[in-house]
Amino acid sequence: MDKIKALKQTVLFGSLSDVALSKLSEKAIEKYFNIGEIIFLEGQIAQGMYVVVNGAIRALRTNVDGREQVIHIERAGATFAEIPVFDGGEYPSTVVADEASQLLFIDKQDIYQLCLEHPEIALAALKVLSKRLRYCASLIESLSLKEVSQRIAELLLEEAQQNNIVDNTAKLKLKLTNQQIAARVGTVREVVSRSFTRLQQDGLIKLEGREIKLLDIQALAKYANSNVV
Amino acid sequence: MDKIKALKQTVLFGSLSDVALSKLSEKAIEKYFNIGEIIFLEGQIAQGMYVVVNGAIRALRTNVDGREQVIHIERAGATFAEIPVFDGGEYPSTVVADEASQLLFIDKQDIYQLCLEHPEIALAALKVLSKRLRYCASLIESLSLKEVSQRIAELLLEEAQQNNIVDNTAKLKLKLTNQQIAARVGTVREVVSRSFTRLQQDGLIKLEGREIKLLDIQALAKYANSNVV
DNA sequence: TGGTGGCGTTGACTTAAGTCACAGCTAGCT
DNA sequence: AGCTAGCTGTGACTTAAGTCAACGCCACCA
Repeated sequence: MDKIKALKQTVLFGSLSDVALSKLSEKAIEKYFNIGEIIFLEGQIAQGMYVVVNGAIRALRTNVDGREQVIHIERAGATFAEIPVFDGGEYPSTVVADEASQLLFIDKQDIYQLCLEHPEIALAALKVLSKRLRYCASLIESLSLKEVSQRIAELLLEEAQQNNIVDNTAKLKLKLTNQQIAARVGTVREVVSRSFTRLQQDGLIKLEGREIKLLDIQALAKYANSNVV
Repeated sequence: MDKIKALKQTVLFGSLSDVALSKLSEKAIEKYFNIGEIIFLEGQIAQGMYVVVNGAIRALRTNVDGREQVIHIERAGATFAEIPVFDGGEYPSTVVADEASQLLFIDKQDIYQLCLEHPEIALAALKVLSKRLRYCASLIESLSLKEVSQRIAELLLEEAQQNNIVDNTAKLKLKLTNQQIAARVGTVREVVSRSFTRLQQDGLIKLEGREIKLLDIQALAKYANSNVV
């Protein structure tokens, strides 16, 4: 693993000089997790933060009967568990490897020190947390004010942005199971399945197994934001 | 208004020297809002951030039929609208005066500059955003995984912490209307009313108009976290 | 004094969401 | 080939949440 390269690709450390990067990389510990492995649990004492070198993780909360709500997902080039670095508290959410993942672990003392020496790191961290707060605020809005099929419409539009949108239309291959979608939009498997067929009945999408065509992106976006009758 | 004193009481600027504080206070613009007045709207171009000198504000999202979800509330000594300062984007939520309020407005350039000159400001900002993220993550969990009466139990426990808890029991006078509670826990007026009577039936609280006795804090906390039958 | 608006509560009803059970499909493995 | 595990989809049902309407209460004020 090329630690320096991995660190350089993050928003958090991208601005560091090569010297500072190689110093930091010596303090970064490589860790490997298989899919589904728990990286840490909500409420555990936090030693430091992580960089996703490869793969993906999801931060989540669960209730007593095991239902899960995903808070955010991070992929290669992202960081997570920054919060305890800055407020000294425990890990705020449980984090699980969403795919087999290579991570770097960095002690919180080292990061804090780095922020003092390089103020631009602190500013980059503020940017990262700001983005995450925007995402969380939108999630709150969706959970509270929108129906499940609207939230699924939002998710489809998000997925489509990463793929290619052609002429108000998109075709995407879902890598997510209905279970995973449910955990992200705050519902259960069966309701996801029914929401898909409903979106199809409304002429907004076309289902072909796990291939989904978004027939009218404009209309889908409107549907996601208006009050459903 | 004593601007310097107001700035000194915030987490964000509390660590600044008197000299730096007085310099900053000259750049801070006093603003006054009546209860219910809109301070800014979600999506507006952001010029800067605010300090709550007096009163209280609420940040919220609304849907098309006017239903409202409160994201966070800030009182005297707190700051809001920090996000656009650090990521350069628009205001993430609409903010309304929850009471008649005195605010200080500070241009985002000035804050950014200050962060470069005084790294401890950036670290304080990271602390503030971290706390808000923890709060938002909990709100997401509650909205997705808990029932309304559980969320109301949580709110009562929050309120009680600020007041006095005596011997596993607390007595509090609600300043919030059911409408306001609904906007915070993600439901509507009527459901709040019914949830209260349900909590009373379950022997967890005692209603006396707007005075509420929490009869068994332990049990109430357990109720808020377990799966309701 | 009478009117008005905001608030809380409650009943009757609708509906979105969730639960439970089952069947069919596919991929992977022995 | 046959088995299993995990996935999707769907019918039948329950229930939490939301909607609509009505009523009583209170504070405020003209």
